[in-house]
Amino acid sequence: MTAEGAPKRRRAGRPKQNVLSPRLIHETALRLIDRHGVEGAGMRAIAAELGVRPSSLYNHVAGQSELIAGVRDLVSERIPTAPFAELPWDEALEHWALGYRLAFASHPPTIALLAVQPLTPESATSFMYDTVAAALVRAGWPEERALSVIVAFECFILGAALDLAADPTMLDPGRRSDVPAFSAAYRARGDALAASGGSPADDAFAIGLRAMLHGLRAEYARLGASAA
Amino acid sequence: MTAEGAPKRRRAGRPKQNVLSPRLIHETALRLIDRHGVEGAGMRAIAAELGVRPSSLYNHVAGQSELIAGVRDLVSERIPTAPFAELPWDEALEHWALGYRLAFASHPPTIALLAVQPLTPESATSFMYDTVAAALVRAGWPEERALSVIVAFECFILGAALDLAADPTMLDPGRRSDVPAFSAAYRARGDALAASGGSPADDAFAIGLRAMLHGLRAEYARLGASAA
DNA sequence: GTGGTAAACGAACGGGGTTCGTTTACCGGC
DNA sequence: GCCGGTAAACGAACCCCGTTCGTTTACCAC
Repeated sequence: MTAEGAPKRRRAGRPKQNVLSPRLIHETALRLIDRHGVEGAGMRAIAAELGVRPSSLYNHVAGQSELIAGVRDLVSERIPTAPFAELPWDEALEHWALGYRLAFASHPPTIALLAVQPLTPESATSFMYDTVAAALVRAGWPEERALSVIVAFECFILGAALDLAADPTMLDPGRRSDVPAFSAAYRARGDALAASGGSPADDAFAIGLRAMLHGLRAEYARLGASAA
Repeated sequence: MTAEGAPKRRRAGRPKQNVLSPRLIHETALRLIDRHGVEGAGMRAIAAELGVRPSSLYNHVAGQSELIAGVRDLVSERIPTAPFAELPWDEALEHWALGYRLAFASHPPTIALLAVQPLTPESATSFMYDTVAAALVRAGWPEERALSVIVAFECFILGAALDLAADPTMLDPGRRSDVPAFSAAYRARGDALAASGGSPADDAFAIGLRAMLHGLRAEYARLGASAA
């Protein structure tokens, strides 16, 4: 399956051609996460996938938490920020939210990693923030509020990404009769989505995103009014 | 420090007075999480805190994931839903958001647990959903949209709770000069918050909550208009 | 009394991340 | 052209974790 034609074990000592690199390790980790979930992507599993001993990884990566940070960067890099250069702030924010969520939706298990582990300041995330902050200030948002707007918006996106990674049947009340309103709402939603072909997570995300943007636009308008 | 006056080891065999109970184990776990974080609240640590062998825990708890579910329930129970019986839907939603976030803010590390682990259908969460869904439908929201509104709203709250648990200095760009807009916004926010005495997480939460509620009210108004 | 159930102990098992010493290849300077 | 330092692989451990299993002892119902 993997690109190893030779299952023969490598001798000790430095090989003529380097086998590993940080990039390769991060990509392998991401592939294993996609294939087998977070539990199937430990140090030992990554080493096995690369045909290498676990200890060899430590020549290229400081430890597991740094490795996770690298994987997260790999995913974050695919969040497009181009819209901020071309579109009005609110439309750009909408595109950003869609891209942000999609990037993690493609690798659901990574979301849990992102949620738990703190950001490394060196990561690509800082540049993303810079782009978004610049666009907001340029559009007229007060400099001291830009970050809070970004963080608030990101809270929703991150929560939505977590929701996306969760089991869709997680909430299923089944046949219990002690939560009637909940059961009825669950069934009604199921019927409506079956007719329209949408997924529960997408539906919630659409509603929340629209509400959030509407609310921010109102806040923006209020700013303009008080400044005038 | 703990309530054990006798550090003497217990003999094998059933003790005259039962030492453990599921409830006691859950509460001890929560206390250790608060004190030492998630890493300091493993099975062995809980057992040590209770003056007991790790294997004894398994007479009362099926395993670690069930234990985590119990701890989460312990926290969730403290989210008040009373406002839904007395207030208009939007004000109740606001109170709910505040209580929801506060419950986890009191035990920051548990948020990561909640985010990762799926819900058990038996938990108190189902009842919470039932209350909220009933209130929304009673207020006039279409039954098939109530759940999506709840989930969308919860996405934001959960994201905000995660933000609250994160290191406040996580985003600090320090002295780097390659992200000027971000740095400027970071400093401006810091100055503004220093003057008002607020925290970054609270500020973002307030902005996001207001936006979310404003957007949902607009959506609600649109419903009424199209129905009329 | 006697047998069953339940709650504690104690010793292991398997698997995880990580470290450390060893072996070997490359590279730059005398 | 040797020679030493650096770097990348191996291999064997170490420690910590959750968990299981058998044993010991107490209580309770018949």
